[in-house]
Amino acid sequence: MAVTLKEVAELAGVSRSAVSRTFTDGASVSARTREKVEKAAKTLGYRPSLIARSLATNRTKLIGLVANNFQNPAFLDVFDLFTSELQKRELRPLLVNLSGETSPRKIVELLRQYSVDGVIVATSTLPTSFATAFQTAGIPVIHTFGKFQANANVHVVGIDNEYCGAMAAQTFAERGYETVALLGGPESATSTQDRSAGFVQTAKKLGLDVAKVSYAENYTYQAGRDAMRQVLDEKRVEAVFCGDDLICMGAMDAARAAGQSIPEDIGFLGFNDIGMASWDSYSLTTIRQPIRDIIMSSVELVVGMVENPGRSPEIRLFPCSVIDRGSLRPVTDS
Amino acid sequence: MAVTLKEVAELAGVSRSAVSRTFTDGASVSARTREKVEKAAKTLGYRPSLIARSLATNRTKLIGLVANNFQNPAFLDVFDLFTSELQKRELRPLLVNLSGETSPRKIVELLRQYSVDGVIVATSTLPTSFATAFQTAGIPVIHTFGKFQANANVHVVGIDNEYCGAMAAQTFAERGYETVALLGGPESATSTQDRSAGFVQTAKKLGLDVAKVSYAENYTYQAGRDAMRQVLDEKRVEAVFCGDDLICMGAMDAARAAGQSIPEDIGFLGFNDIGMASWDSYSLTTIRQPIRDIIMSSVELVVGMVENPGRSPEIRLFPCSVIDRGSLRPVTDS
DNA sequence: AATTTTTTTGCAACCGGTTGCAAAATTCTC
DNA sequence: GAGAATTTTGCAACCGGTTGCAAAAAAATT
Repeated sequence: MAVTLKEVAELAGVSRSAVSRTFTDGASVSARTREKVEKAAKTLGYRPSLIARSLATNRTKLIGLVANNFQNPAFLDVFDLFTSELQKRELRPLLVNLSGETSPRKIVELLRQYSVDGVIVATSTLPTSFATAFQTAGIPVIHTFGKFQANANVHVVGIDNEYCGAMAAQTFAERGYETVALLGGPESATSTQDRSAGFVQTAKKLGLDVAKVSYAENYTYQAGRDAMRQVLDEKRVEAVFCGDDLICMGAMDAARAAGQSIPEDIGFLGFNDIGMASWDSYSLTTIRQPIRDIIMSSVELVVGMVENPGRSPEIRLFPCSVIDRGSLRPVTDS
Repeated sequence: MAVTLKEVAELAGVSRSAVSRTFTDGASVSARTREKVEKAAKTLGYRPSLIARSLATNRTKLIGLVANNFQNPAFLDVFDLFTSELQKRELRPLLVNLSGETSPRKIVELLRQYSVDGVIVATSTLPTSFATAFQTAGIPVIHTFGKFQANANVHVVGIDNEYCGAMAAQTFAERGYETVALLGGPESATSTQDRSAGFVQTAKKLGLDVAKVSYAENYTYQAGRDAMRQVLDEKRVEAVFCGDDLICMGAMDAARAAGQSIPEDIGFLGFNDIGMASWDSYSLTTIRQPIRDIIMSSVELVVGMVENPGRSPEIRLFPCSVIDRGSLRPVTDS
């Protein structure tokens, strides 16, 4: 079925190497040969087989994307950006769905078998060791949305979660809230831990009372709604910082269902700024995570690693910002 | 870096074929040899290279997923199901993001170069010719969410959009609505066209007045919100059938912003039943498209085609159902 | 125990490309 | 126009597996 190098070579009356060279950039072929080959290739409808090329060059142009959050709309952006960024560079995304919770070893094996050129582990819920496993196997890896550590041995692209937690506390303080609560994402996620730490610490420093700390079981509306019940038990809470917009929306609806109005009775601060945050029904004030920058940077970095494996681990953090909408009361002029 | 067949063979003291055979199921190896090989493989940490295998067998175990709707949450389910279904079968998803609107020829070439074993074109907005292009190139293809035609020459898995349109009209009639509107998805999408046709036709048959037909520019909240303005101009409209839940939510918010309450002043019927449809703020009555069934069936079918290419084109349609929530008034006892 | 049947094994060719190397062809110098 | 320098070309080995075929080994039959 498929046309091969050999057939083109025969038709063009040149050697196989000549054909190979016309299709490899940076190789030396005379204009005359190139022309002959291109003509032959065209009449035959030849396309080099990337599989064969991969075998010979030991490069597949495949980049793995490991994700475990296929419920959260924030990941639509991730998929969209990731795939289109790769396509621009003539690379292909190989998706791995971690939801079935497979072991790191297995996943590494899997991607190693496909000889992906590099991997982006896009999750904030896994320990760094997961990404490191690829490193150990000699596969260039970026831990996107990952936890950064000063003694990093793996590239991390994301945000400073602890600082973002602090931002949240600051935001509450500026608006004159005094008794607040934290409704985080899954407690095991490193991002949750860091944000909580930053939030609680700074809240204390600013003299806020963190009356309740509670965690949603996962990044869903329902989990947020459920977890909010506990927060509502603590009557004094004036504002809630949620670990994710989706969770936050669930929490808001729980509050409303309990007869509270937003932001008059209770305020909400979300995280991520997903598209829905700006919808009328929520009009959510939230901390925006620059997903676009993060993904573009991750792709750029993984490509860089493939080309230059010796590169030393880098941490790239992007600033988050508060997007002011209607779920918190306005800043008080103090 | 990577351990090869040859090294394992040497350590185990057998031929390369023997090693190959122990890792190919259905091949004949004695228990004794298998054992020796497995031991050697283990100590060396050997994994067969799928690239090399692909070259030899002409099978890559890669399945392409071509999509062009990376904004709609409905596609999160698609990605999730697609990837996990493939993983179960030891196949890998290769994602192609069509949003950059590339030509069919280019996409076909792209996937042909990677020698994907099969392709699932998951979009309702493209003409059938797109999927057919793969067929012509000899690549097994399924057009998921596609338009089915009696004289099909390509496999289609999805729903009967025309019938769904009719269901919508029926649903309105049952609830005693008399003057209704259609707020479809992009006009160029085949699914929109079919649903509109079914809706308008059946509405007429049932004696409903379709006072307004309008289309959103794309499958987004904002587009729905914008398009709803035109519908609101037509004061008499009692209920709106939307081509997509996301569009519908935008439309609902536009109606509310105009001071109408749902379902008292105006009713809404969505399409898809995405997770958000059940959220308190919308509580959307909608026509549920069984995405899970559709994707599982598509994967099954594409796998079947790979194994048995001669298979003749099949159309698989799944029933949709009305999920009754709070955005339409109740069924009238007539 | 000899013969026949069945199973296992290794050889060698092949999948479709790339690439180092030396020979051939071209271009440049004087 | 001869010789040196440079560019282009083809050969052949290689990437890491699979597989048809015939020989060898094991099992079954008598």
